[in-house]
Amino acid sequence: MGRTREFDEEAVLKGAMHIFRKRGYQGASIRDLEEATGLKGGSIYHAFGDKAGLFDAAFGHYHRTVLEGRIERFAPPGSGLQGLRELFVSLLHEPDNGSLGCLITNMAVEFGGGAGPHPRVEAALGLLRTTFRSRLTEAPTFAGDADGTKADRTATRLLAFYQGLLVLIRGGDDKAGLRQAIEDEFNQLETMS
Amino acid sequence: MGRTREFDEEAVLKGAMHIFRKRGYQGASIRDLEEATGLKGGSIYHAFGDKAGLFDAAFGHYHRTVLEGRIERFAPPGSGLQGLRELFVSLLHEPDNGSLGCLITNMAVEFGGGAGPHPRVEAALGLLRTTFRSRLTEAPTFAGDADGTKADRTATRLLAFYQGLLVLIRGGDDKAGLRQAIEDEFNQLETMS
DNA sequence: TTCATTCTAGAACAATCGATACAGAATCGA
DNA sequence: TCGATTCTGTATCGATTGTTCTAGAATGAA
Repeated sequence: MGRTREFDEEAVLKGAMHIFRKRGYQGASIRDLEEATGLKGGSIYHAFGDKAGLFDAAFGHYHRTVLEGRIERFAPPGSGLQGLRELFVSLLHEPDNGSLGCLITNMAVEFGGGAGPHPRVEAALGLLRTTFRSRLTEAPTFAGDADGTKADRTATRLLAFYQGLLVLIRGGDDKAGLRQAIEDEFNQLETMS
Repeated sequence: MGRTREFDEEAVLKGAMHIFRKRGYQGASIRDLEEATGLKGGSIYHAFGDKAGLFDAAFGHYHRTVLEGRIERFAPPGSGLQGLRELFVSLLHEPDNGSLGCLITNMAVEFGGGAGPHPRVEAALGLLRTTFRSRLTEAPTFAGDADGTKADRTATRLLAFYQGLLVLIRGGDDKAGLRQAIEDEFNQLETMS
């Protein structure tokens, strides 16, 4: 029943994600998205409804692929503070010198002017916060933190640090200095009372 | 010689700044800017050249008024760590629940996809970094830091934290949690070895 | 009062925006 | 082989974009 899809959805979402990261939601035109995905406008609207629908799918792809992939690779369960440290450092190794920003950071800023918080941004920030909290509780430093209050607070502090790093990377800041900042933060986190 | 300006430049720049903060550079149309400034398109182009020119002037206004004003008010020379702490906390008291974001943060992200770093963004980040560094050296914690290396590194770490806070505020994060994160950061900064 | 100059307002510009309509190609069940 | 359905590409839509043009209003110097 019906013609078969010719495009590879993964590849299309990857291309769309790429340009949304680079130019933002408003800055990425349908024509840009045509070029980036290989699809023609008609197919895009048929498959995803509208621009917002394609963005939503691309953001989902980012969440699944880039975000969860990065967490799994650098800070899997059990990796503790060292995993988090490597997760942070990995932000500096992004290709294109940060011209592809973090979609979460970029969209938190771009959609922040609207009415309520963007649900997908909230979900992504939530995943990061939860991951930070979990790895923190694995550290001996947080052994006496039975109810996890301290881990919660530190997770929020780290989340802000994380987002700020991405802002500075995208702003063209010196990577060596940022790496030093990360090392300082985690060295101090390991020797905390 | 020639007709006198009828508009108040300060008020015009304030209105333009307001909407650039809220909707971003791309998201603010000339018609939006007409409404926000009270000027008609013709006058805008006569006075500022083009949209980028108006933005540049508005960013300058932000730098002079909001940024330098906030520093002077909360973290003037001599105010040390306590000044910085109040500077950070003041970010939480922004009106409109952060729907007017920090122009520096927003533009670092929005223009970050382009070729080089935006010079005005760089200058604003530089002012923040320098301010952090100066106040840090006033703290007894940094007494033994003769060459200022430690202050430099901490300033970068604080700058990332600062930008991250603004991302989370704009993302709709809970302010009480962010306040706690700020207090934690500075409490620990005060008791550092 | 001229006159050159500067500012304002409004209409209009080409270009681009997101989105839609439509025709043909491809598929599977009947 | 039909026919209902789904996908693709092209052409095009009205709306909006940033910008320019132009006519007129206001100024100070001559």
